[in-house]
Amino acid sequence: MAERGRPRKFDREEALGRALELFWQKGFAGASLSELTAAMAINPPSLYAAFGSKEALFHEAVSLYGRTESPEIWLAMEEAPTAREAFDGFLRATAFSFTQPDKPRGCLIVLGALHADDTGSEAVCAALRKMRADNVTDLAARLRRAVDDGELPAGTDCDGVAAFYVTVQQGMSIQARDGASRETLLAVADGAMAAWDGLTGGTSTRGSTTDAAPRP
Amino acid sequence: MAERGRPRKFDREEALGRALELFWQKGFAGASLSELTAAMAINPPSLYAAFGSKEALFHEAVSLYGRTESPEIWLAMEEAPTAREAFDGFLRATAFSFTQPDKPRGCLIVLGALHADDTGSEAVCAALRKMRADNVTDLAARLRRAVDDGELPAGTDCDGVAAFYVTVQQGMSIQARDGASRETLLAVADGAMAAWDGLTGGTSTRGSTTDAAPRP
DNA sequence: CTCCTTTTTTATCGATCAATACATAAATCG
DNA sequence: CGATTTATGTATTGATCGATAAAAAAGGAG
Repeated sequence: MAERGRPRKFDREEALGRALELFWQKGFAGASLSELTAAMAINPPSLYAAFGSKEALFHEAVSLYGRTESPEIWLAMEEAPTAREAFDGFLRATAFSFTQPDKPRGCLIVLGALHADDTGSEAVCAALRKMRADNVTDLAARLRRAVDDGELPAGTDCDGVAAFYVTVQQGMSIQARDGASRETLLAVADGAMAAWDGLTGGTSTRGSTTDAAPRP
Repeated sequence: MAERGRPRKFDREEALGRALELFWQKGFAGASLSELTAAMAINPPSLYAAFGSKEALFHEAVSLYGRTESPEIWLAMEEAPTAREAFDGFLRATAFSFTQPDKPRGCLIVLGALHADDTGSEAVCAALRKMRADNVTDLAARLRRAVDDGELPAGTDCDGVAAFYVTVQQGMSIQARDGASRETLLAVADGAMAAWDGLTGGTSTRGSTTDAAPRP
């Protein structure tokens, strides 16, 4: 079956990439239609014909972000042999991803739509919030695997540890957006890993750190 | 000299408080003028006569936030005898402040204007960014004082440690906005403090950093 | 070629944005 | 009292928001 009708003049994926970059930089509500169409080099009717609506375009942009930017961050989480290396690689990859010279700073999932009531963006905000919640779930799952493997004690508070590391990563989005250097973010990652032994080592409830954890 | 002209019908401070709550909840760009005037129970001309502009109103709201919400968080940072207790109290007070039942979750300074290019909010965004940067400076200053006092080793990376703890606190704003419970944020604070020994000395300063954190 | 489908360009649409004109109301001053 | 000053309520302002209507343009199908 061949294509009927007038052929599209622009590259859909390239236009989506331009939209992603603008959404990444200015957020869902902050990126106006006129800015989007200018960045995508198309007219509004072409945008609506190809993507449906601003919200649908944003969802597609988030999906593209997940396919292009996220894997780099989550690679270590899946492939590292130990949970400690997984979390360390996760945070270090985050520091790199959030400070790419030619891309907006920080994470689209975190910065894209924080306020639930920006112009009709409840669904958008809820979608990103769910993705952030899924991230916590994924980190906790990796920790439970480490408990099953015997790497971590049975009493490890996997949810609490996951919440801590996700919080650090989300804070790194703010820091990156504020202009923090890659070195600063790597130092933050090191700081978070300095808590590893204290968090996962024992059955402690609070503040019972063992010894320092030098980086490999 | 007495007040001339028709007296103001509304309480300026109370109206400012309503504006603060709305800005806190929806951000600078997300809080529209019609929403603001509705929340403040006044008409637009009264708003402009009393505050000048939406941006000026926001700056006053931020100032009110700094006078009412910030001191609780920064009290421990000034009064705690040791840097460790100062940072622990700082994070624990943050966990409490970010999860007050009758107030918006998270921090206005962090969530109020993240994207520099929301509708003419460059100045607003820059002001908040500066306040966030000043927070890092304050934390680093407290650490340097601890180095001078001999509590921390001379080689302590005060800027790096300050960046780490500020990053955690900023991440807690995201977490709080996503619905994290007070207990979860306290667990995050505990996690951050688990890194203290490794970050601030690494070399066996455990005598000065044992259990010294009172429960509020 | 003439239909048919789809995209393109141009020019908007109504709604909402932040910000004001204007006339009236309520106080003090002389 | 009248004059002055300031705040209030109503009704808009021009600009911009997201989203379309309408007609011309560019292809395949018959």
